[in-house]
Amino acid sequence: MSGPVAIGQAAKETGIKVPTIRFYEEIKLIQPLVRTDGNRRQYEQADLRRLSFIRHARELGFDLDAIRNLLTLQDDPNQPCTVADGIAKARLADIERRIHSLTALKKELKVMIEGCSRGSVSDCRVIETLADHSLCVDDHNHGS
Amino acid sequence: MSGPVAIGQAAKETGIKVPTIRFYEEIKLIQPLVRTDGNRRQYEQADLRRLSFIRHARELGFDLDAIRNLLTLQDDPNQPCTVADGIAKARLADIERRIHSLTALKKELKVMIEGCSRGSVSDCRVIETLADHSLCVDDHNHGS
DNA sequence: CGCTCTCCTCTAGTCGCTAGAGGATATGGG
DNA sequence: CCCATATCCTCTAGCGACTAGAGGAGAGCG
Repeated sequence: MSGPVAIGQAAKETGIKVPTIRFYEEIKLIQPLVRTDGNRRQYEQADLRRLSFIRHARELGFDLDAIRNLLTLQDDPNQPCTVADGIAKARLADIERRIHSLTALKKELKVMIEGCSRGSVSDCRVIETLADHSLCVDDHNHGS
Repeated sequence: MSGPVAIGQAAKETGIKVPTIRFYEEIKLIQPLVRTDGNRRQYEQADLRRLSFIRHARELGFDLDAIRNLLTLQDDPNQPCTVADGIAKARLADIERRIHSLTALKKELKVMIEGCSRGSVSDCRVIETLADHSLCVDDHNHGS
């Protein structure tokens, strides 16, 4: 029932910061919108939904280009779903790659930290491991 | 035994790209170094080791600031190791947080993709899920 | 000598914002 | 009705960690 809201309220409702909303407008993720007499932006419910969509997609790690694609799809709901599906799948693959890589890093860091003698830097395993790649537990670069 | 090398060779040996090496010099991660008569940079073995250290630390996800700290420690090996240890531990915690978060994202994306009807966008679960946060499998934001 | 390759410096662009200056408008109380 | 404060406006510049490209100088080889 609530009518159009100002940018501050929109920020509150969507969890996107005010300057970020303006930035999204600037790069045309959201349409140039209606202003009040005093030149203030007004956000309708549909705009708020669009912003929430963007926020949620960002939280899932989609980049703005992917989001732009998804929004275009959403604007034209008779298009086939396969494009959205593809974007999401690419994202999933990327996330899986990253989890894999981070897990390897975690292992290496743990070994480093556990080997730390807490003496002086001269026999610190952390520094030493970083300095000499050949000490790595396993080489996460040959794995990708 | 090999003497000083040019930047291209240094790039090859350390796996850091030529412009990146120059960038590291600009931001003073590596010292202003000796040049040849023809104004070309020359890298000694010690420089190459420093660059490898940086690369390895970057691969482990340390930011340049953290690396700067670690390098300072390395330059002065009588300092206690606890600082390096702390930096590494903070990094580990960060990685664990990220793995956790990415795992939640992965779950959500999977549900989205599996629910995709492959029909038109109008009944695409991917779009729908993004549009309505309340459809999330679990809310990874309240978990942090 | 000419050819090519590598090197040099410099500027500008990437992504996704964030911060701040400097000014206009809106709202509520006295 | 006036003033204080809050919110808004536009604009420019900055962040991190590079990357790309222009335009020119030097190095090495046949």
